[in-house]
Amino acid sequence: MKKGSNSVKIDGIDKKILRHLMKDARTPILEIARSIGISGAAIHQRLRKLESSGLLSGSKFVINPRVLGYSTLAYIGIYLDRAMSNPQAVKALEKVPEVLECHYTTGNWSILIKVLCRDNEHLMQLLNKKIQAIEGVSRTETFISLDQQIDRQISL
Amino acid sequence: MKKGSNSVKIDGIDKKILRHLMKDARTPILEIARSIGISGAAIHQRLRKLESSGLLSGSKFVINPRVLGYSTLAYIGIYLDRAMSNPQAVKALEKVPEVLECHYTTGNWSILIKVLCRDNEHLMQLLNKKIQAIEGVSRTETFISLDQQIDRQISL
DNA sequence: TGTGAAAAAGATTCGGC
DNA sequence: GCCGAATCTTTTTCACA
Repeated sequence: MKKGSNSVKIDGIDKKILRHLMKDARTPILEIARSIGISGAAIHQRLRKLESSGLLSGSKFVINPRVLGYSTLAYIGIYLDRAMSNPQAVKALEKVPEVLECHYTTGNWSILIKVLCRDNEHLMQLLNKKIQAIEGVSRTETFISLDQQIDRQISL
Repeated sequence: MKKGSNSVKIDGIDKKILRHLMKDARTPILEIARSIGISGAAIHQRLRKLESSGLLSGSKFVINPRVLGYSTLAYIGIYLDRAMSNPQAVKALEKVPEVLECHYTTGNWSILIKVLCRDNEHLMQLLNKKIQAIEGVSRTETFISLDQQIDRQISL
């Protein structure tokens, strides 16, 4: 199977393995092996295959930003003057550490971004001094996440 | 330090360790140790402390949904009839596997959700048959992500 | 907090089925 | 595709600075 192919087939055992690792990337393979009744070597083989299929794009430690004093999460819809501004705007947004995601979107805005700030004050500074300062940005609409109830990956 | 405390201080070594693990949760501790010139035991100690501080909320395998045929990512703003509908609506959304995130937000909508579908057809079915069918949902606004240029965590 | 060394556990390879 | 055994690496613990 070529890397990045979009016709990967996974069976029930693959799903079980992945479900374990999606919850905790450091789950020992041997522990998974014991829990699903297969040898560690077999799981190792399957993981190698899943990896080369491009389905596994890596693993991440998840840190809780709240503990570092970052508790304001928001989405910002951005209107750009000209479509031409897009690539430059994205380049500028990449340099803003508070920006976690950036999407070109259909609909009202040119761009939708997700930002993480310490508090509302920080968010206001971010909007006024950094986002609005980007060339091409004409207007923004901000949606603060008061509470996030769901946060998960694709279900297998 | 209590679990979940919001006054955790981390030093440069902690940051180096976390930066490694945020990129790849399975990086061996000893490899990190070699790269930053400290013993593996010391890193182990620091990780235990960071964990009990609540800063580390786990680790995840990241899978590439595109390889499974899921290539349409969208945000949907949802208007609810009455504020009272919120908890029930969230409960209903939890049962919809396509919903990856769900936020109570300030602004126009009651709720903003992120969904992952195979294609636009699937997204349309999702909207018509599942989202609109939820009690309390009066109207929705959909923003399809044509391209995601930035996807990252808080920068340390 | 850190270290080095020892012990325990896990990852990886490989021949064989 | 899977297994088991052998080997190598990593994790974890602990006494000590």
